[in-house]
Amino acid sequence: MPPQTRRSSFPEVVIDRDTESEESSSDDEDVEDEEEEFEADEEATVDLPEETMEEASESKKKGKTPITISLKKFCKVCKKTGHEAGFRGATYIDCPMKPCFLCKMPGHTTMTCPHRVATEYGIVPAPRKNTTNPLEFVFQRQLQPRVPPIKPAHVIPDQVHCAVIRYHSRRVTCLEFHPTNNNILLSGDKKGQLGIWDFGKVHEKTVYGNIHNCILNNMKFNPTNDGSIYAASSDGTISCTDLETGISLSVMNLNPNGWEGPSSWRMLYGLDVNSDKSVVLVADNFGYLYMADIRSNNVMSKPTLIHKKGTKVVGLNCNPLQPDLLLSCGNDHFARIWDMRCLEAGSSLYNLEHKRVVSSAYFSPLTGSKILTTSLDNRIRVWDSIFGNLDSPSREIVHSHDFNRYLTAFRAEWDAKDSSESLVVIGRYISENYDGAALHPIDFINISTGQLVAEVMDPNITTISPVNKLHPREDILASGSSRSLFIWRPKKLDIAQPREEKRILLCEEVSKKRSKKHGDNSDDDSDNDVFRNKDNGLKQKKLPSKSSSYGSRKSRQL
DNA sequence: AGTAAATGGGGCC
DNA sequence: TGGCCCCCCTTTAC
Repeated sequence: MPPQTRRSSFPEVVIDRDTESEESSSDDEDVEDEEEEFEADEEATVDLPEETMEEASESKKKGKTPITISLKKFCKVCKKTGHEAGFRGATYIDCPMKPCFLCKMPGHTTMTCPHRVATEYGIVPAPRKNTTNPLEFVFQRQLQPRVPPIKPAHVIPDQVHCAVIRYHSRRVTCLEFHPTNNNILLSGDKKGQLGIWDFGKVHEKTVYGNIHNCILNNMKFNPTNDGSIYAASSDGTISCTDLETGISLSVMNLNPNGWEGPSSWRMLYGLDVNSDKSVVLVADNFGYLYMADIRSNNVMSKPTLIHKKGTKVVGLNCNPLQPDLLLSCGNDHFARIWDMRCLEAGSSLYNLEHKRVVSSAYFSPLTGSKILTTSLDNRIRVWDSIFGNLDSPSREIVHSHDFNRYLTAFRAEWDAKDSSESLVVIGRYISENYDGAALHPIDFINISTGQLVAEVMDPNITTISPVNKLHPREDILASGSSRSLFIWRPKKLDIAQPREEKRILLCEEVSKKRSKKHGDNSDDDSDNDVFRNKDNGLKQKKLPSKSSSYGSRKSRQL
């Protein structure tokens, strides 16, 4: 089964040409000699077997000195022959020449990576490095495991309850549940649009398209008025939008003079609201923090450099219990803890070092005493106590979320309903073969042990789900995958479903396209596109978009 | 169905 | 520091 077995089947090709020195233009020295002949020009004469004929058909003319090459297939990753990386069916075969794609260590591939078999592999379950007190040691070691968790077991929302397919016109970038209305989900996208979806009445959805004109990076409800929401965008503005009217107030604009080139265009990424201090905090792509007063919506003070100058600050988070504590993270590979009473460049209380970009950093939602970060080095890190030793994380959990491009960054998020502050949700980048389909699950991880508690997926969702949010009060997961939104609920609870045909909505644009294609003139036949759900689980019926992406993935295999 | 493009981070000079 | 090139499991439109 290893790729090497394919070696024998590579077609042999003979190419004629006058001299080899003439155009072997020195650039690729690491390429093996055989592959170089791929560049064979029209001078060459070739004897080709079967399927490679077209490549050389035009070159069968002038008789020149024949050289023999083999048109070996080569690995698209390392460009060497003898193996091939890529999908084989629904399973991805790694390039053996590279370090493990998952844990980044050399010597094995993702397929045999111990972290793939068990997420808790190599995780220290109860680090003792923070204390030298023997009493505490005894407590932690012997008594604490016997203290029953207040919440008996994690309830996992593992079944798609309803969805809006292709709701946004660009990929979803952030999600937020309404603080008081349990059925309202807000979503932001790459175009800057703000979606408001009442998933209780599935079909009730709105998209406000004129608030921002590029990527909506983060949003947070106004603590003094849950009918309005603050959002930070790469257009350099913070908006405060009334959800009823869609009327938006621009609280801050960092590019008042418009576009003056990329070196001056400021983009806003991290955003949080500190209700105790009544401020909205935002951070930009040059390392600066800004604040605005919620009551007056006026910009306060001057910006503070909180990360390496010129680097993006992608996340801000206020401590839920200690209003003076602020956590930031960004592209300078650090998460930093700040005291808001003395905010100035270089005055951070702690700097939590990472190997790569830190996509998110959050205080635990109830006690605020733990910190959870997601970094592009494929590790989730946990600091068990902000009052303890912050020199190194308590645990590093290997998890696949280092993405190439074109996706919203993955962020591990807490379950605010879990009183033990140990359950976390995060989407997975690499796929797993589930019944012959390559699916990207959403992982629930116990960060106390590193254990994978659950991986949820649906055969209809073939795209990656980087954006996930757990409901603050109910056992509901909202996920954003590409342009679509999904609401997940626990299978066991057997909650009354919305009317079947209303469960999965398809956006107009797509249903129109389909009607045209099928020569269908009825406009509101979107029920035809609804995934029918008999008994449990969605059926395998696929949307055109889905099946095409699925097909293209398949076609990529060799 | 096959392909190009969008576009972010990292490393190197 | 800035420009350039590379890059491993994408998604979408044409």
